[in-house]
Amino acid sequence: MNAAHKRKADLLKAIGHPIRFCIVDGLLGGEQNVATMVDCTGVPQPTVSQHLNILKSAGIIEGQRIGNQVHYMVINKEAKIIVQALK
Amino acid sequence: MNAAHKRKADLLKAIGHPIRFCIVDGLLGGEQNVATMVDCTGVPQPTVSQHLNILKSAGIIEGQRIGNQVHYMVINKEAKIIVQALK
DNA sequence: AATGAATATATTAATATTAGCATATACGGA
DNA sequence: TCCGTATATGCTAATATTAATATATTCATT
Repeated sequence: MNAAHKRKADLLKAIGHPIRFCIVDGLLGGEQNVATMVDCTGVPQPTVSQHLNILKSAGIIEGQRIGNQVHYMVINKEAKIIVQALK
Repeated sequence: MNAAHKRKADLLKAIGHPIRFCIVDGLLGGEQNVATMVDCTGVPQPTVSQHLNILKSAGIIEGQRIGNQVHYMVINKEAKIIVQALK
């Protein structure tokens, strides 16, 4: 089983969930903090946090703490391309 | 939960598996029949068939029987774009 | 130091995905 | 019609994902 295929499939899999797609899409649209994502996704905050973790582990996003909040951003170029291709 | 997000996420999820990514990638590269996919993926034929079914249900591929064989092709434009974006 | 807001972690039950095997079906040729 | 090749389907056990709840942490303000 091709390792490159696994890598790419894992990337798609990470974004391939409604909540996570919504998060990445929102981040590309300028949203930043978790509270906004909770509103936008309609799921409880800990659930959002879990999905943020999955995206972080996949190397798709990164968070920067600014005071009380954490500002997330998409750091993966391929992820950006994929989400934007689905506009 | 946004229905458009769910639709797009489902598409990504369908391709977001090593075997299925390999299949779609191979189809875009000119491969067609199941036997080739069995070789390329290294998994047993029934397993390939199951994944073909998942891709078919997701509206990504379509198969045409030609005599003894079935020729598959990618019929989803977004799927093409996504896989090609990951070249 | 106490409080409140923002976010993260742990745990767990429910559910979904996956892989493989056995078997079935479809078709072409003898 | 029987056989072999190509592909599909049914079933099941193992594993992974998901969502929710309870709780913990981090930081700013007072």
